[in-house]
Amino acid sequence: MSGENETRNPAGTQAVDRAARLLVRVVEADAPQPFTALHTGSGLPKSTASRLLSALERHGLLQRDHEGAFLPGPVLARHAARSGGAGLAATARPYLERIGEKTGETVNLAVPSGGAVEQIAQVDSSYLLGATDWVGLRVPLHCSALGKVFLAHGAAELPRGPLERRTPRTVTDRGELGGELAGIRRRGYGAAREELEPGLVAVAAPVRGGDGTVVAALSVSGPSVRLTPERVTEIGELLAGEAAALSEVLGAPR
Amino acid sequence: MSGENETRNPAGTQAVDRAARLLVRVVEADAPQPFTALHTGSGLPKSTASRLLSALERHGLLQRDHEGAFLPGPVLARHAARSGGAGLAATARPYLERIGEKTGETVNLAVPSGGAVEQIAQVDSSYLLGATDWVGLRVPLHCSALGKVFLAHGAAELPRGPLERRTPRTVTDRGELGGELAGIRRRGYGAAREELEPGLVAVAAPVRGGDGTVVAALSVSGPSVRLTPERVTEIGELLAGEAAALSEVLGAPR
DNA sequence: ACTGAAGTTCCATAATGTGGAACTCCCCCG
DNA sequence: CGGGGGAGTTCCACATTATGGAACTTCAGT
Repeated sequence: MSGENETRNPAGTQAVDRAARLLVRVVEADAPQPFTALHTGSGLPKSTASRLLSALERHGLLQRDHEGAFLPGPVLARHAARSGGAGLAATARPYLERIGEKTGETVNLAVPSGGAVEQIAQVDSSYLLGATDWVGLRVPLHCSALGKVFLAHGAAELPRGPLERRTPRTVTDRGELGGELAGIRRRGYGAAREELEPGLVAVAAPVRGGDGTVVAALSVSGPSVRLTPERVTEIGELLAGEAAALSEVLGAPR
Repeated sequence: MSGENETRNPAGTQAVDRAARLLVRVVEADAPQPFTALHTGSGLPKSTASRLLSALERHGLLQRDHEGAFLPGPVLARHAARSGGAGLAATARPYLERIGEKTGETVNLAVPSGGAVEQIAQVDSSYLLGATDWVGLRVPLHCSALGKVFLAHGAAELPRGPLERRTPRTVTDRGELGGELAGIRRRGYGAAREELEPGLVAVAAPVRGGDGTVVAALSVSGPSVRLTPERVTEIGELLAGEAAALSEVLGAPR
């Protein structure tokens, strides 16, 4: 018992406690931590620290930079990207702006979050009538274009319980919804026509990350008088293309 | 040896390997994971899984929701907030724009990063004379308003070694700086007058996250001919109020 | 009220994790 | 240019821990 401040922990967790403290030390550090800093800072013998750090590295929780210093690993980087969305929004900004120029409609970027859709970036419509500011807004999965895209590609799962009927057109039957999701996978984009709010139409397409999974989605939305079925098809194909280009930038496999 | 896919790992890391796998399983899950899902999914006996999960929880790597299901803990949430600042930037955008309208000056959002200040969002000044584009720019902690706010609230620590004198007015004495930080905590905002660059004045206020810690800061900056001491006080109080409002949105305790 | 499942705690015992020593590698100084 | 010293890795005898089945508590559902 020679590590940092090792008062008695519950039985049978000394090794995990030590590894956890090393991990926290790296995650909370402002800069990559060399091995020496970690074993001296933790008070652990070099061989113990080395063994524990290698185990954390093996699971993707830590990684080493070119100088051998430890920093948070890919598992935590992906978690940060998903829950933070920051770099993603910055990277996506030019795509949102280009889609906005081409369509004139409101463009949003969203991520799946806790059984719902969370909007993380927006470019406003050039019309007087269009979406209000949705950044930070969370909407249900089943009755939004973005949400349907996440469901279709396994990036989110429907919560238990009955599906909320937001408008007379909201699909609340899980089987019927499931059928729609198959079409979304086939076309590469999804739509919701007056299911979230009367008069509101939206189209969305999936954005993939480096591991090929769907990490976000782009959407275009506007009033039904402008977003006719023909226009939805047009915009859907444009969105699918832009989302694919953004995916490549994020390192998604072709 | 009964856990998931346990081929031979390097000697002496079985417990850490098991705990790491549980942690990764939770971090990569789309929803909080109940205990049953984790022990069955991992193949570990209930008592083993329970002991390991409790250890991870104890170190802040995992936490339990009100139903007892596991999700990433505060350590990882803070890491995500810090490294994935874009969701934050998106959420903060309306605040930056309002402050910009009220003051006419450049408004920035920044996070502490690696012993410095990193600008992650900006609203430009309405004057012809104002800050250039600082997004992505890193500045030292000791001679910027943003940096002083981070130091005052424990969100960053000064690097070792002498403090760089950027202008004749830069405070490089650690004791003198420490005295200023106490005042910043008291007033709720900090300032830097011609310490980073001649003619440049800035005011900053802390933004808190869900756990009450300072995760970012808002600043207003401009030339000293406009940002007189009286004006700095005015803007400081405005900033403190807007930053507090943003903190509430981010879930900071009152 | 009862049953069964989720989750927690105990503790005898088997198996692992430890940490000092020895080692490699490489940078820096004289 | 050579040697010293520090960073980091690997080995393995042995002391100590981690294991997991059993027993338990709690609570939701019938």
